[in-house]
Amino acid sequence: MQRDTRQRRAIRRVFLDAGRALTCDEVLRHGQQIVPSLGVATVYRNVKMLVGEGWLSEVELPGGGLRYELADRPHHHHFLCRSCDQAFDVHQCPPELETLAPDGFEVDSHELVLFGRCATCA
Amino acid sequence: MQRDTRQRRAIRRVFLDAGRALTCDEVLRHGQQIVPSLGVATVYRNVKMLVGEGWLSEVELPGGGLRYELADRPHHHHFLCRSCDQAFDVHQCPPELETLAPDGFEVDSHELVLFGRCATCA
DNA sequence: ATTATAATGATAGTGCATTCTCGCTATCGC
DNA sequence: GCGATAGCGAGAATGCACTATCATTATAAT
Repeated sequence: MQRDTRQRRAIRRVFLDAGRALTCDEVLRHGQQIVPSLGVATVYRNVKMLVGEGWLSEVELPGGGLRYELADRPHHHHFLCRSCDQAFDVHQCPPELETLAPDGFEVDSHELVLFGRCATCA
Repeated sequence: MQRDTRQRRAIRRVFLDAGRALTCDEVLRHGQQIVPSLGVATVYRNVKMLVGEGWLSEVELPGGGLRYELADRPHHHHFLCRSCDQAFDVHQCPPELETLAPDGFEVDSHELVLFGRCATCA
């Protein structure tokens, strides 16, 4: 059966505290503040497992590298800071985006990404 | 000085005919219809050169892999087909997107991507 | 046509994110 | 506490997009 390890608790804690989408590398660095010995393999293994359980969901933003966020958050978009490369949530969503597609195209979802400098970097 | 080779002409032709953003791999496959011996290295070399000249511009969409498109096109967004993985242009753009960012965040550009099935795949 | 050389393309190499291996460790049911 | 084993983590291995190498070929100035 599944065990409740220190490293798995640390990884969950990192997501709960961050409140934004994280790369595996960010999870690793933040997780090592809690469990210093935490290794990459463990992060990848657990993140994948948490996605499988539906606790996390994958986010693909431009710029390569998957990010992960808590799956229970309501629909939102992202702001990507060009300076620190962190992703932040944007809670509004422009209406009627589906109508922008050309005729005959079926839209099933969308992703809006704002680029710029976050409050800390600006 | 720069020479006007068959392969460079073919690559330019591919972009002019496609009318949408292309990956290097798509450029390779379409270019080989014109110059069968065309190789990967030549595609990457020339695409990079055309970006440098300002004839092409880079587009980063979710899903990894840079795409390239003619640089002289007016502001637009993209539709990414989940079935054939091709990118198509979307010419409208929702207004006032900058105002969606949290306070203190400076937005300098944005990218909107619609996902679904294109007219051919639907 | 000759010639200097820019460009090509097959292939080897690089860089990087992610995954696998496997001996060791920590968790938990008993 | 004990024992079975899920899980860990260092490092090797993989996959893939992209780049460098270099002998050969094509272009264009003369």
